[in-house]
Amino acid sequence: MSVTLHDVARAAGVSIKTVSNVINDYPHVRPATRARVNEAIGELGYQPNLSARSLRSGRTGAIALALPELSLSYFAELADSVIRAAERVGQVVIIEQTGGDRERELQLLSSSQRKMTDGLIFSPLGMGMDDAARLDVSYPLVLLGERIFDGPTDHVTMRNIDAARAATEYLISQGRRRIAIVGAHEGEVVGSAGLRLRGYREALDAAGIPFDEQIIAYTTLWHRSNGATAMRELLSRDVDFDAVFGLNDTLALGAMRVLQEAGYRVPGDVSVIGFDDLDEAMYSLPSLTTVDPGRAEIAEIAVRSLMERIETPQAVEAPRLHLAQFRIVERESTATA
Amino acid sequence: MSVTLHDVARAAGVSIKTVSNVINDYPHVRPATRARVNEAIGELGYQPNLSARSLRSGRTGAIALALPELSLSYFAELADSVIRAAERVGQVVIIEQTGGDRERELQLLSSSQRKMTDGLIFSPLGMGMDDAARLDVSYPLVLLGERIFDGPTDHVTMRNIDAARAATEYLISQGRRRIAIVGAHEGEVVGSAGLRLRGYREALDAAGIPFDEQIIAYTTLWHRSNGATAMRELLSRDVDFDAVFGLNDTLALGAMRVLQEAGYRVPGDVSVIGFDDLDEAMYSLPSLTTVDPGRAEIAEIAVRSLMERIETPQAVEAPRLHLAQFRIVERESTATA
DNA sequence: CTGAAAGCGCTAACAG
DNA sequence: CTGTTAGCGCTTTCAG
Repeated sequence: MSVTLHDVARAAGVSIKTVSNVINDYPHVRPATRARVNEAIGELGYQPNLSARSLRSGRTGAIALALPELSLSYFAELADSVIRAAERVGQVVIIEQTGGDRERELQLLSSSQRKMTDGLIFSPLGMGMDDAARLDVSYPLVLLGERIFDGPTDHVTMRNIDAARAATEYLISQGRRRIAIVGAHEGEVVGSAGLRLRGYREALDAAGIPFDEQIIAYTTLWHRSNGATAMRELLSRDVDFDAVFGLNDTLALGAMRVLQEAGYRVPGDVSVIGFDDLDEAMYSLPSLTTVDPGRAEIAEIAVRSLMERIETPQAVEAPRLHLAQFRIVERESTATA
Repeated sequence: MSVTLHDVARAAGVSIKTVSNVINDYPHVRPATRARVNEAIGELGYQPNLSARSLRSGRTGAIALALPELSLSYFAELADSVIRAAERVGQVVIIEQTGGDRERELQLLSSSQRKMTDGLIFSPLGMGMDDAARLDVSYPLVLLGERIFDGPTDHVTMRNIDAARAATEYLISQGRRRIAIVGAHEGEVVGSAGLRLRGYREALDAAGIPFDEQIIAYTTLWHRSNGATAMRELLSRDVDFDAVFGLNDTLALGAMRVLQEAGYRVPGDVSVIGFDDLDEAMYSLPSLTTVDPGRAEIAEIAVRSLMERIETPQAVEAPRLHLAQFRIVERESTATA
């Protein structure tokens, strides 16, 4: 049915090896021969059979990206960046959604689907430090996120503590002293929530501002509705605060909404900062000051690291950790009058 | 290196055919043999080589989804739904971003990447009716969206006209008569903008309300900022309106923000409706009334149609068109006091 | 019910 | 510079 190397070879009057050489840009082919082969390829509309090539070469040309779910904007934007980065190095991306479920994440690590790709970029949410050993797999793997540190693989992520400290310092520099937190996770140490809370505390300590449990609002999930609920709870506690640090943008956006509904002016009465620099942070009312955690850089480095491991698997270099550059993006929600 | 059928066969003391039979759930295998083989598989940690299987079977187990970009929430949520639907039928999904660029879309249709997948679900944005013939490809293809109709392939999309008419009728039923449009496209006939505008006009006609070009705002793109800009322009025209129909949610959200900044109350002074039922529509201030275009159904049917074409390519059935069920989702932005 | 053997389309030694 | 040939690991007739 489909046209093969043999067909092209026959049409061009050469052997299949020569056709193969032309296709793979093998240098030592006479220009005239090359031209003849290319013509035959064009005429017959030959396209290499990628499965055969994979079987032979052991490379598929695809990498997998596993993440919780695309309908969470952060991950959609991450996927966008990863696909772009992969495209630059000639790889396609298979996306697998885990729903942040630990069992599914664990399964996925040893699923036979792995055989379909050259490597995996993995952003777990359900797994924790105790599962680190499970990352010691036999294929190229790059870890994303803050669920597991010091694991057996390359790890690319953001400077959560530093960035959260910077965000808090930024609010303090604007004269805010009572900075509420939305989205903390009870007792968490690593994980985005734990790390960002730690950065917050560091900034408080450095400024000599006491930490007040009363203005910390906990949520399990980080959707906009959780931010809204957390803020309602905060308001019902009847405590004082003059700023809110949403541990991510959607939380901040949800909290900001409730704040405004309750009659507070943002940033007049309360200034608000988020974390992630989602597209939508730019268009909220008021637009949201936030932390750009370096998503594009994370994607770029993750793909590059993975490709290095794919291309030179023998290089048993120690696991590498890369922390992307962050920056505060100032917008209206923290503007000073 | 990796363990193959031969290794398993040797370990279990059977031939590779028997192992293959076990793996593929071929019925006529003696239970004892089956057990022995399964044990060997478990011990050796055998995983089938998917490339070899693909080469042999002609099926890859992957489908491609081509869309403009994941950072547009509508497409992220569509991708989410498609991945879930594909998973249910045992397929993985490769996502390709076109940026809505016609050239890239055209290229992608004949790229050798197609060989890596069993079929393509394609949501073009740059291509138009004139390019319909280009969809006549030799592999299973399902078209999404409203750029091309009556093309040579199966097509799954939403009831744009009906849904837009329903949205408009809904506003009219609440007593609104001066319904502004945000996001129209100059001279467009098909395409989401063209079709939704047509539904709007039909509702107006049916209600005997004159169409007024003065309250139609055009934009090229459909980002939130375009909705904001369009609304500013509308306000600067100094015309009267008591409702806004954003041709999608992000436009509506952007317009709603400007409206509120300008001191209008939503829905008090102006009620606002969107289209798409994005997650974020649920959490805006006020929450946004919108049209759920049946995204989950679209994904489900698209995958199912594609699989049918993949599994029975000989069935040269005529191209099918499926229009998903829509519904109005009532929220605060159109609440009547 | 199970085994032997052919071959999917390609790449890479190895010859020439 | 180009041709021959041997598999990559699997599925699948076809025998037994």
